[in-house]
Amino acid sequence: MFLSLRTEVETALEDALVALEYPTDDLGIEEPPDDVASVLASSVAFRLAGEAGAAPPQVAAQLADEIDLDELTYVSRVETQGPYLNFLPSDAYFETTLGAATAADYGTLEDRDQSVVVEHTSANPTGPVHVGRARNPIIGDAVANVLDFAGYDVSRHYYVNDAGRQMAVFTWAYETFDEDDLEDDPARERIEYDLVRYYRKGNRFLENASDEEVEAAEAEIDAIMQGLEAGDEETYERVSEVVDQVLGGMKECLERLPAEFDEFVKETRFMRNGATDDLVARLKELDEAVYEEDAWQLELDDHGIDKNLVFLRSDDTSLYPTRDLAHHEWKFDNYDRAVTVLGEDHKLQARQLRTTLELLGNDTDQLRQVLYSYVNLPEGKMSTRRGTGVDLDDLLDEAIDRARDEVEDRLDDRIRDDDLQEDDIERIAHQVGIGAVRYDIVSKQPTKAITFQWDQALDFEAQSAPYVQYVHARCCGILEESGFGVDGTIETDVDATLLETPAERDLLETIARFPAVVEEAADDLEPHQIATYTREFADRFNTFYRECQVLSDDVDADLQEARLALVAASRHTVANALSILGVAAPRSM
RNA sequence: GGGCACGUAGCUCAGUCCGGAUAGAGCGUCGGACUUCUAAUCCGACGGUCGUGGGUUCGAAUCCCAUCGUGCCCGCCA
Repeated sequence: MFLSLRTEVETALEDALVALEYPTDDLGIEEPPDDVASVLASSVAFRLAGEAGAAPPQVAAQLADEIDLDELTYVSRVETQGPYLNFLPSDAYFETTLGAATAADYGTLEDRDQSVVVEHTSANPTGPVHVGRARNPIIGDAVANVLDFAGYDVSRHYYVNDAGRQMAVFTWAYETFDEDDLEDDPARERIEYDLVRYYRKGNRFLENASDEEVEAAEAEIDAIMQGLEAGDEETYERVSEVVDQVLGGMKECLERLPAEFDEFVKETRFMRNGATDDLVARLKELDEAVYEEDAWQLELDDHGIDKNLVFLRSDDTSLYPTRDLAHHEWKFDNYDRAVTVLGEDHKLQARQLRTTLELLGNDTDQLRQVLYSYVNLPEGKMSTRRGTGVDLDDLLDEAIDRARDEVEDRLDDRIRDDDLQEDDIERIAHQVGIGAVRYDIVSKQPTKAITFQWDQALDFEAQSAPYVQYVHARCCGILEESGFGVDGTIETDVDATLLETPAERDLLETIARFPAVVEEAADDLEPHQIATYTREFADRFNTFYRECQVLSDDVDADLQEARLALVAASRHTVANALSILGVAAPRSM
């Protein structure tokens, strides 16, 4: 397939260059434009022209002559087009691709025997998940999925900030106020919507109450933080009561995406097991450590970071970054690689963390940080504390509602009479609605800023999830109709050379590239590359669908069999690509 | 003020890391295709100083410098 072909082309070209005594440092291999028949090309002749004392097209011709086609399996011909060398695929290339893609797990790469922990979301357990953070679970889950496909042994972690001042404020507010003190009813029947009201009430109190009242409250909050720092079991229980309830609700919300986790790692764990204390001791020993204004800090100027990192407060309590250092050393001890998905507002902390881990003697090459920019409202930032923002639950509900309307509208002017039942409609509404939200977010580069707008977030038009999902449904429709069934086994020894129209060839070539796309997306930690691929794939499939009948009586049996294999291969490709993106693949729509 | 990111068609985005063939999609607008394996589809037209100005190169949306605009960050919060 593509990866094998690329290796073959690289080797052949390198050999040719060596034989002609040209340098081999840059092979100039690239993917040609769509209207060129080759699958790979090289522009190396441009660079060699000066040295060869000949024009690029002549150099290209010389190279093409030098390549021995008999030694190549997946390349049938090398053609020149001006200065470009074009490598055309052989029958074996199509044959092998079709065979490989007949497997349901097509696109999964060989096991790498490497573990990687993907930490994402990690939103503070203070209240409902809002849309400002929704990019994190969606990108994070897709990053984890693509690594999984690429052969890594993936663990998904949610790091729970249960030790900070926020949680101390929340715990105090929860214990201090009663239902009667709260002005509003919960926005939704779920625990985090109920409890967040105490958090907001507490914060308002601290802003508005008299100095004495605030002082008394601060004393209690302080006691909670000191208790946690000292590893006091009773304090931990009190805080946990709030954390676990709120987190439980947030977990339910995230499961709707669905984003699920292998482990919820609490930061108090690294206080209670002494790791944070040990770490503080080691930090104090560093050359960069200074004791200024009663607090222990790290001066990182020499490492290109102007801002000091305070790691121990004047009251001897640790800070979030201190515990996170211990957390990361724990990850390094237990996994080969660590990936963290976090908002761009944490960028500076991310650099401080990385630099400090390095100073502590860790190999930070094993840590990769994926940054995304926040989703803001037209009127500004979303905040749990202030209660500004759109809840993710509301976005998902609205998406499902709009999708349901869409399904019902389309039901009326459907030509095919395939009686969708009530539960089919509901299933499609969920798959399409949630799929559209995820796809919209995962298909863009995470660094681009997004301003949330309902109509934009819920646009079901082409280049969105339903477009790709529809291709999957079409594949399933054909397979169902054929009698083989959607998951049925299609003959694997079909003759791929029968697939000779441009539409069939283009589709197979696109299928062939899928594993290479998975590899690249995993290497770059960029799941949006998969999304871009699904669009190209859907275009190609739809052309094939228009041009090539599969089940018609006019199609002879051998060709029909080959086309059915192509449809099965297409289905595996699109289903797996969608599953990486975390978007459902409907069997009917 | 300093650091980082982003700027591509009226709108939403690919392409930028790793420079190469006439800069690609979708939405919107206009026109066309359902007795056919699902029309959430397809075909055609219109639409671009790739923010701007320099530089490097045979070749720049892509690399370098400058500049403008937008976003994020610069707490003993997380």
